Amino acid sequence: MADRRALDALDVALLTALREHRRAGDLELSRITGVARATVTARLERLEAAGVVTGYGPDVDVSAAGFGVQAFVTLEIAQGAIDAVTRDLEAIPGVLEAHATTGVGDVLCRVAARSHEALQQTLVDLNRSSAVVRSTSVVALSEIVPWRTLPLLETAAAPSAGRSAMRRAGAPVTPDR
Amino acid sequence: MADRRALDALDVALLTALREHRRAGDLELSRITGVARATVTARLERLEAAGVVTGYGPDVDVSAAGFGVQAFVTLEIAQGAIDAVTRDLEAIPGVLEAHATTGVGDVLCRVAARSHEALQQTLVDLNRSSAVVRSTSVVALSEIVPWRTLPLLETAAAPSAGRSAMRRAGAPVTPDR
DNA sequence: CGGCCGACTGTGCATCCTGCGCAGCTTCTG
DNA sequence: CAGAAGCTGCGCAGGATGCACAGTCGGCCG
Repeated sequence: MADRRALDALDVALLTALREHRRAGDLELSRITGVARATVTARLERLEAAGVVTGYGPDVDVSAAGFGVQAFVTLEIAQGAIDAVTRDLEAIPGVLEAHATTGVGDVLCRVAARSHEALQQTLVDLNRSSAVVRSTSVVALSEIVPWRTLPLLETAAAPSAGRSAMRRAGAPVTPDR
Repeated sequence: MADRRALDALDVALLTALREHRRAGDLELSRITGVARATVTARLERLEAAGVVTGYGPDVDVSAAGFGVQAFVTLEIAQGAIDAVTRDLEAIPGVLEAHATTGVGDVLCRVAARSHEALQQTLVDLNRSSAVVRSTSVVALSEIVPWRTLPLLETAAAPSAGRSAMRRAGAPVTPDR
């Protein structure tokens, strides 16, 4: 549920501005994007309601936090044991995320650990799950392309959904009060 | 650089509180965690300076934004062509992230697309890179364990690094002002 | 074609937070 | 033992937030 129409240019502009000026408030955003403060508030609320914006996390760099080793593990699991595996994975703190994928009931998960030894231990924990038949893992050496979503969203941005929004994008706007 | 000592309980508490009360300010956080406002400010600044906190979202659900198809692609690339591949990958909006991994000069990347057809197209774009020798991909069916980092950080949280921090965690604290 | 409705704009306020500085303690370190 | 570092409490001024509302503009529908 919730994926309706694509975002428009204003939405993406807001998202971008929000990403750059980390702690910008509505007023600040309205200045940056050149729309009224109330509009900013409304758009953000809509984005959150639509589930597009799921939070404002702090983004944590696990590597900087002392967990410099990351690996991607492919699990081959027993038929219909997804639920069991899910539970087991959730119980292991080292598992950062996991996805069910196409293939022979495969699961791809990402784990982090403090060191190679700790990683080894985590992998052992993974295999302890009775539903896991086999596992193969590759260690991440470096981050080639850091996580990003804006480039993709930009490709989907309709010129301007709102009727008058951003019409005079370049013109000096007299903001609120 | 930057990965020094592990976080302490207060740091994790702050991170957790920030994650839940999305738009909480310093004052709000100080109430939640029971420390002085100035302390909250200082800790967060330190976390950012240490590179542990790299930003404050917004966290975008690409699926909700209309890109419901995600896949993990393993690329086998030509010797020493990492740089070239990096550039090519960055140029493709559909690439959400990419890591160099152990193996025969492999790269694991994650791509998102609006539909299976669009994904196909993105994969074609990937293979267009002259440095890519071969690629295999698995489609993500569902998110078993959604992205998380706090469970891991909690395992590393020293009881309380700051000398007096959180000493009377339960006691009613008279906050700022 | 005219009217309705949703989206955006500008204001106006009262309230509350933020950013900054500072003095006083307490604990850890050299 | 002295200095450094980390927290606590406070105060203040500028400024943001939350909320409300009237007025427009452009699109959709009968």
